[in-house]
Amino acid sequence: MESVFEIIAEPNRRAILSLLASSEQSVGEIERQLRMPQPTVSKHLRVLRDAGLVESTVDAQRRLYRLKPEPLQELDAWLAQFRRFWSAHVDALERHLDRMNTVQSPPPKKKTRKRR
Amino acid sequence: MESVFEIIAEPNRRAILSLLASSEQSVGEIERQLRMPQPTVSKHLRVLRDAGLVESTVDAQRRLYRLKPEPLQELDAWLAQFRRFWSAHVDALERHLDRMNTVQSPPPKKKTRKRR
DNA sequence: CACGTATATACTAAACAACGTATATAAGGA
DNA sequence: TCCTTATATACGTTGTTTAGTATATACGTG
Repeated sequence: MESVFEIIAEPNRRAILSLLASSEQSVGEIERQLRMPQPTVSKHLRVLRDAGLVESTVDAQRRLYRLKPEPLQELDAWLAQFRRFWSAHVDALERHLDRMNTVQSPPPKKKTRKRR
Repeated sequence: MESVFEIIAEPNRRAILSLLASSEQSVGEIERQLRMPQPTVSKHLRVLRDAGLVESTVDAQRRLYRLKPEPLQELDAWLAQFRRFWSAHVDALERHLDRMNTVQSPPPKKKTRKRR
């Protein structure tokens, strides 16, 4: 689990990061707000901590976790090389966003091989 | 393999996307430039195609693949909530980092084993 | 049609990641 | 000290992903 890309591939970890983006939280608060079992929360926090995406301080028996967003800049930097595409193809992008907004679940990708 | 987050977790797939960001390529060209076995390339392209990140056209026996960057916008959108931590508010970020780096001030209650 | 090239897919094995459950560690309070 | 709360970790299991190898499909040319 080296890269930040793999770290954020996991939905629960993304949820934790989003939650911490608002403010620091204890493990129990994360557990309750995200409705995850406590070991699940702790294990994901461990991964996030090892990746440098969060850090914790001690408050009595609690651990308060807060975001350390620097590694996410790597993601931002990687994305940079593609940004020119979606400023150039605005209509295709808008169609795409329309699809994402109207359909909740992943788009029905029943596509057969496309040959032209 | 629903989300774009999982798709780009794989380093070879990121390499393919980066390569296609410059221009469209045939499978063989990808294979040679990235030094991957041909079935590996084809399989990753399959995943990328199913996710809507690339599309292909036929040129004789070749398939020319090109980038379809719209799904990456989802990534960009997710990242947006963290950008305030670094992009425009550099000094705020630096103060934030300073605060985090100085030390956790709370008086050492006991043997507060510091975990990081 | 036979052959070479280009690409896709089937199958298997190995690695890995996530989960549930149980237990360990640590702190606070009675 | 005993009990409760808070968090971390170990263990076993299961599902998913990847790589490797072999084979299939499709096209073009002689």
